[in-house]
Amino acid sequence: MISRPRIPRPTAKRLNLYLRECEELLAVGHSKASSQMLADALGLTAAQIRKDLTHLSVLGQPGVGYSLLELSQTLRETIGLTRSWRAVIVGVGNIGRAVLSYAPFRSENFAIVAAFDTNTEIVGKSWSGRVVHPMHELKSVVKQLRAELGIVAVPADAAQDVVDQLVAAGVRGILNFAPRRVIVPEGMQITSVDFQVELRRLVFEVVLAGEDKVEGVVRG
Amino acid sequence: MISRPRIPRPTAKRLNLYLRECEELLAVGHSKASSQMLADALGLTAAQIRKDLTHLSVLGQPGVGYSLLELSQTLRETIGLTRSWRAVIVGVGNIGRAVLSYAPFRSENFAIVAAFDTNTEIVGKSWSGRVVHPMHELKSVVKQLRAELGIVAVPADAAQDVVDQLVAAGVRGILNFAPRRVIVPEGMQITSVDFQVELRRLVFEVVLAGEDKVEGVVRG
DNA sequence: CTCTGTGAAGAATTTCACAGCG
DNA sequence: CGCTGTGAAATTCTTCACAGAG
Repeated sequence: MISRPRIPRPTAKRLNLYLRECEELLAVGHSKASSQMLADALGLTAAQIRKDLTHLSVLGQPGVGYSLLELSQTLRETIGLTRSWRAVIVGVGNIGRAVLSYAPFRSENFAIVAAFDTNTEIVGKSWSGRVVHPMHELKSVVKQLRAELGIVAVPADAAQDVVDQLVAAGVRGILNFAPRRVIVPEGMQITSVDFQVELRRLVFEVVLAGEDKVEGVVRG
Repeated sequence: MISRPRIPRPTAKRLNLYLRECEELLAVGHSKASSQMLADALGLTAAQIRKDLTHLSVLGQPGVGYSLLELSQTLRETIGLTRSWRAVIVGVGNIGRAVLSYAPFRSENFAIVAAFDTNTEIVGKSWSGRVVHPMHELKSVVKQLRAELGIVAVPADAAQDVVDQLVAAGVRGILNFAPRRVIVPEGMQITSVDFQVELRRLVFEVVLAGEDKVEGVVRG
């Protein structure tokens, strides 16, 4: 087995953006794209795109650019999207429902195979075709359906407890929507999407952009 | 007149995590925290925390640590959270509704002052206390309510058009939930939250972790 | 003691710039 | 030509390691 040279973290994060862009360009009928074209679309530099792509096994055609079909295919393989992934979701509140009915997931190799909640008014009902299980069934259902990913869409207070249960149930990665930092054991992957943090980041960007225009302002 | 030295981008992103952690620690009764304590909680190094905090005007107490009250206050000022921000949201579908009823926003200085949608079945009704306006009122309402932020929660196809309209209406920053790259003019701030990209990133992390059994810990 | 603040060192990442290919 | 692939340079970011404060 040939071990791929380590992909730098920043590159790994960008690969997904490249894939999204490739798929978009393919959808509108393009078949090739130069590094400059991708760079313009994504707000990066052409050199960076080329450097990033050297970590993959795609080669561009000098004078022409990259084959979008080949590039997107390689990206999907690299990222791990050529196999299917099963996820369970915990929390069927507002965010949980939005995720359950999120259209882009349906066309992917992602299947949300079960939903869980503590609310007895929700348990037993079905949302977007999935029956909501009570929490005590989490472990057995995860095992039985061989789910590998967990999606956490519960209030902040419950997040760590739910994460612990998912870890105990044997998932390999967690997508966390709860606005709280959670701790996972070594080897467990977690990606957090915190609306509040993102909104605050945006505000900070706006503030910083405002300072740049007004030179020499005192702060703090 | 002292101008604050530029805050490195990675530091700027982390400040929000520091703030979240400070508020959490305050909520559970702590009043001080050492850089090591924060580092452990956030999966970073103590040196990095201290270095980051030198960009602020807080001083830690040698032998003790940082005052959480002072630190959180300074962070809030730096980020721009000591003033209030008005936002409008476009798109009252699943994600839009989740955002409209997102509890953590309510306790903040964020006010979503108006909602917009193209769906005539939704327009005129109210969601979480906000009447849904038709799109053609966007500009006038943004102006009238002096909204500075726009939240985009529409399908991918409509994203760029909506962003253009928000820019034309005069917002200063945009939080984009649509799973598509959008282009904004120089000076306009945009932060994107793409569930699909995040899920794919998680999958990639799981795949990479499977290849080399090193990695993991805390994020988010 | 413990813990901060910080220059200096080290590592990682980005950009440059150009040879070489179609 | 136009565009890739890539060493080398430049830059940015992180970690080290230790003086100094309480």
